[in-house]
Amino acid sequence: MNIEKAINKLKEKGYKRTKQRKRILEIFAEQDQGYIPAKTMLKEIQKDFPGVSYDTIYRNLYLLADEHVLESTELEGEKHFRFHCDTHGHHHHFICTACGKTKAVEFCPMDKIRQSLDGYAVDDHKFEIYGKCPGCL
Amino acid sequence: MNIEKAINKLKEKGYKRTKQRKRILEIFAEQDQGYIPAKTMLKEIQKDFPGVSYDTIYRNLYLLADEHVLESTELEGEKHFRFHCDTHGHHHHFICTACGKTKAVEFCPMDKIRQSLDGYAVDDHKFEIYGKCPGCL
DNA sequence: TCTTTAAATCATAATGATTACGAATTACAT
DNA sequence: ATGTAATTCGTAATCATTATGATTTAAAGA
Repeated sequence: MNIEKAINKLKEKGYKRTKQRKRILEIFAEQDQGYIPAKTMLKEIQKDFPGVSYDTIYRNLYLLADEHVLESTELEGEKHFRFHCDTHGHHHHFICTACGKTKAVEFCPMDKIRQSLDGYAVDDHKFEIYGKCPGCL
Repeated sequence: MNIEKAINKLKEKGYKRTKQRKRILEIFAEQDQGYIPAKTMLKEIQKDFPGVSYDTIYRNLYLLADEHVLESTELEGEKHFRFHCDTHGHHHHFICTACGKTKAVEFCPMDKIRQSLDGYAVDDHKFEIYGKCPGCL
C-alpha cells in the first residue's frame, strides 16, 4: 500500500483529500511498514497541524482501516495501525515491541489445525510474534 | 486448575483466604474454562457482595494471574481471565466470542517458524482462534 | 479467646484511551 | 462562484483501568 493508491481509493468512494488525511498517510509511509499507536500519530500530526484532535485521528484511522488501506492490532491496550500489506497473500507478523517495525511470516497455522475444529465456526484468528528486531537489539 | 489447588497456592505465599477471593475462584470454576471479562466478574461478585469495587476485582485478578492461577488475554479492548490450563503442555485456544468458552489447540506455530526469525529475539507470541462453539451455533 | 499486624477491602477519585457532538470550515462537483 | 456534503475543530462524555487513604478482616501467636 502506498499514498497514491490510498488516495485514489478514497477518491473513488467520494472521500475528500484533506491535508490532515494526506499527512496521516505520509506518516505511515515514513514509518516503513511499522505499527504506530494512535497517540503517536496524534503527536506527529500536531507538528504540522497543531489543532488536530483525537476525533480527526480516530475517524481517519478507522475510515482507512475500513477501506483496507490500513490494518490494525491491539498492543498493550492501545490500538496500533500500519499500511495494509498487499504484496503477499495472507500472512502474519513478527512485531518489534521497541520500534513497531514488522517482519512478514508467511506461515499460517490455520492450515494445520482447521480440521481439528470440526463443528466450530471459525470467524477470525490472530497469530503475532513479539520481540526485538535486529536493529533494536 | 481448581479452587482447592488455588487456595493452597495462595496460602503458601502468605495470602489470605477472603470470602471475596474465594467467590472469584468459584465463579471461574462455574465458568468451566471460559474467559470472563473483568466487568462480568464484578457484576457476578456483586450478587453476593454488593460493596465490592473494581479495586478488589483487578487486584485479585492480577494477583491470581501473577501466581499462575489464572491466565489472561485481551478481547475487544477488555481484559479477560480464565483458570490456567495445567493439564496440557504449552498450547493455544479457540475462543467462542459468544460465551467465552474455549477449546484447546495443541499445535503451536512457533515450532514451524522459529528458524525463519534468525537474528530476531522472540519474547512472546499469541495465537488465538475466534468463532462460535457448537453450543452457541 | 484476645491481641497484634499485615493483608485486604471499601469508597471514591484519578488517569488514559477512545468516542461523541455541535458549530465552523473546507473540498470539490456543478 | 455557489451549494452541499464531508471534514475538522474544540471540547466534553464515556469506559476500562489504576490509584489512594481510611477502615476492616484473616490468621498467627500469647
